[in-house]
Amino acid sequence: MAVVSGIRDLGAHVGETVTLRGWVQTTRTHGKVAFVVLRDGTGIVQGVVLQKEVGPDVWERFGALTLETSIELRGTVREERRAPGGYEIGVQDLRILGPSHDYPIQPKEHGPDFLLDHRHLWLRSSQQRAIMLVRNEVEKAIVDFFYDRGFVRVDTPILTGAVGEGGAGLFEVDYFDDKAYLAQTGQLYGEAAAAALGKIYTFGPTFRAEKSKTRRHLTEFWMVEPEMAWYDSNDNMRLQEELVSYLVGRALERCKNELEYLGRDISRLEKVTPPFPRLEYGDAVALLQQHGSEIQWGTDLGAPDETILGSIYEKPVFVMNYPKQAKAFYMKENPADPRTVLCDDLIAPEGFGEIIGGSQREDDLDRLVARIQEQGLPLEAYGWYLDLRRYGTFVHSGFGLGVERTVAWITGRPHIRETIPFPRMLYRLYP
RNA sequence: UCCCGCGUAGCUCAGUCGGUAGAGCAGCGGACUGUUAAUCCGUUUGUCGCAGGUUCGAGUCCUGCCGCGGGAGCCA
Repeated sequence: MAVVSGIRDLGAHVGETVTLRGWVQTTRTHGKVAFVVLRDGTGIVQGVVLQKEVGPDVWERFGALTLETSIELRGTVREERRAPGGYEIGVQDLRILGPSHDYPIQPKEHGPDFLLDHRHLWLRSSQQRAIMLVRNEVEKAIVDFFYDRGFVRVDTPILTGAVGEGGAGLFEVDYFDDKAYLAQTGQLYGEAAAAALGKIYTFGPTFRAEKSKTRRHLTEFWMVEPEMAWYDSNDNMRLQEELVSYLVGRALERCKNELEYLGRDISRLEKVTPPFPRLEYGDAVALLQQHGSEIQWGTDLGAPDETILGSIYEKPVFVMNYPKQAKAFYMKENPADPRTVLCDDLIAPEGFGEIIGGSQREDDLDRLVARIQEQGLPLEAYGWYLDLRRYGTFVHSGFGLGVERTVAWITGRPHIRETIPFPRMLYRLYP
């Protein structure tokens, strides 16, 4: 009696006859013995055929298998030290379910342009599969982390009016006879929801129409944005380091095989535990200048500055309380130094750059209005947002964590385009 | 938008001083009873990104355009 089993669970079926369905990853023939490596999404296993043990029809079909043909194999499971994974299938029968001729991606080096044009097929590779499994784990860990701490998930709109962090970088879409924009953050809606539900988070895609061409940018990316009533900036940072440490810990706990397959230095990730180092912006500038940076007080950190900081510390590092003019209008003025605002960026180590931007929000109506006007933003677009300060204003803070940047760091991928199934980038909308 | 680089076979690339194109892999045919991107023998494959210019002659030099990559800015 044949048992249909996933490759991952084959160890429990040694000695039994099983039927497996999947795709041909590689084939090797060797005279009167032939091998096929089968992938079914749960793992890979080697099937072996001996010419003398099967009929000539099975032998002929097996020998003619091509890359990515979908097949059904029937055979017995046995332990085999020489086989990848430790088990193999002694094949008795083979059915071809879907032929595959001239599969474009070969088991060899390819360039990024070719691979991205074939992203729909590239995803089948072991390496890309490992990255997707880590992404899956990180996304599940995000949801678990917040659920376990009493946060309510709030889904904020993707189609929005002009409300956002500023005018630049918005994708415009027709909205009947009006214009709408794809959301570049859910934060302002998150603030409204925090007044209703206390601690909330949003988790979804976000869109930036920036003509960025770097390894750290996508035009569509996933962001998790918690917003907490009664949290000040320090509470905010404590939550951030807990979250990031939890995500890394979950990846280490449940995706160790994938991380090892990707060649990740596990020992670097094992050091990611709270607390993370904290640097006041002014101290960061001084430190960067010592390390050769041209940065001057008043400007945001550049990408090279983030790389320098990421190489000094083994853990992610907070840079806190930036000058007002470098940051968004909604950040709260720092009582200890009114030139600055209560905010933080979290810089990942090993050159992976900023993975979190967060702040305490300005809860004073008059100061908030003044900041909107200072930055030349249209006050009328923020009417409902200002209501949050008119009706029971409250101390609150929040942040945004970029999922792709986090996964790139955890998996050690140099470019975030490999951490999302179908990356949307400048000039790249297909597949 | 700006700066830098690349564009030659299905893929990855070489091509010298300007003299009309080559390798490996893949594919195809064959050999092989334990392979791990097997190995070995044989073999097919070209709008040299596009357009123009210089030249007796351009893959090679010049100009423009297109595509892609990397970086800057913006940020997650």
